Amino acid sequence: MSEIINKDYIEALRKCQLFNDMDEEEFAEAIKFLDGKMKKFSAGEFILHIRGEFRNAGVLLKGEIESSFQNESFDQISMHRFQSGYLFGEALACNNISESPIQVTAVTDAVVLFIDLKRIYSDNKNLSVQFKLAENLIESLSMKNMILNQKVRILSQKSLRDRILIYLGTLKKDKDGYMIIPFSQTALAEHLGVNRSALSRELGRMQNESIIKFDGKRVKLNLL
Amino acid sequence: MSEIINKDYIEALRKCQLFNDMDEEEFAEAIKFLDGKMKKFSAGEFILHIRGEFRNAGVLLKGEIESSFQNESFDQISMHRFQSGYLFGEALACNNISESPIQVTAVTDAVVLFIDLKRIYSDNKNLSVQFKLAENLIESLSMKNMILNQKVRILSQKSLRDRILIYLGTLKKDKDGYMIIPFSQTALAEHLGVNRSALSRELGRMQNESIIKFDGKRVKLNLL
DNA sequence: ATAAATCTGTTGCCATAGCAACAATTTTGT
DNA sequence: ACAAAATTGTTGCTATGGCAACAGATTTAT
Repeated sequence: MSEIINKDYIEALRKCQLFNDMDEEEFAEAIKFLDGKMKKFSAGEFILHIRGEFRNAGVLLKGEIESSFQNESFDQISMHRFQSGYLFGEALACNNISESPIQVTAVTDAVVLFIDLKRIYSDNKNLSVQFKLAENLIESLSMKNMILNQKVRILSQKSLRDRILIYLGTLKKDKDGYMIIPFSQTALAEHLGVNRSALSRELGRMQNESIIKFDGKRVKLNLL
Repeated sequence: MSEIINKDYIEALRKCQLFNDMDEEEFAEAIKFLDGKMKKFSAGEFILHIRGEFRNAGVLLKGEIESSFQNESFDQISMHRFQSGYLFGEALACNNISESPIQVTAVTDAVVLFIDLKRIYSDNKNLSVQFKLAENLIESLSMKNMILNQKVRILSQKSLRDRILIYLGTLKKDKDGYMIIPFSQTALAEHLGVNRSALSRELGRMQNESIIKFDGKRVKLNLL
């Protein structure tokens, strides 16, 4: 990985959760230990094909990439966009999935560092670094787990109103009981898995019934 | 953990993914290393309150338990039932979540072994065992991640038919192209997050349109 | 400052799927 | 083998929410 000369790449790596809580020295050692392979992709290129093999996780060093679900015979494509520093494919890589159910494409020109996470626990060249990496990997997986759980919980609701209520229930309230929705309404609709205009309509209704109250960008829940 | 005298408990632990791929000796050492605390619960009792603290993951040794989402002001309760050997709460425990968003209750009388997973990477008494445990924990988290992803993908579909199609797309086909649905229709409906009778109706329609074909318990997808 | 792009509110239409209720069938326990 | 329990098929009714289309409003870029 001595190939990484670009400062921006180092910075992107620094942001990656896998290297959390490491001082400069540990960070350098972790990078050396993992010994990833850098690869460049042009905008539009596939980083991972559906049903393709996937042995290594990736950290995005530059550009923007997008993951999406299989779109061969079905239309819907739920997806996610990642910025630099994002670790992706860990679950796939750690779980010996031979055929990926998702695809990843480069939105812009992108640079990815592929790393073999299995080395973390199948090697023993630098135990203290390996433990730190294992801890971070476990935390990263756990966090994604929690986020997915949250999403499943929302998507399991049959009524739009319940989806909104549960979503609001996860936000932090300020001292006045107000919350800030960190999304545009359009993005919120996508996050809740509902139609944008239906969301707008329902939010209006809930305001009429004074279940919620808007104050500029802030919302308040009036529980009965 | 010398308290574990019961053979059934040992057997349950053996089934737990955390101890995968260990020989008898490693297993015994892992058990000793983790030094969990056993706790008994009566049917109906809370194992974990919503918003309760949760530092340790648990392995179910006996009985049946059920996890469910918050049900304070909302009605829906998506949930999951676990059998003995199941590891639960790892994501919560590994992610320093102070207030649990889910609750866990004992369905029958149950025995749970609480273990502090953080020891796996913050201790160094038995490195080879710790590595093995870390590997298994990572695999367990990864697997749950994949399952959750799959679920999100299904629940993101707006039409019942698409949910069915995507679900079928994940099943393995035998040589004749037939698949076996490992659920009762009732359970499948719950898994897809749809109404049971609506599922029955839609399956009927799809058969009429010869999109799918049933042969006893087997189904075949007739892609166009 | 102006144009372009994005986001939001609103409304009508209507298909989908939830719900309830019941019958028929299958599975399970004893 | 029988009863009880669970699962499935069916159907009518109806609310919900998806979709499309458009108008304002707001944000971003140049």
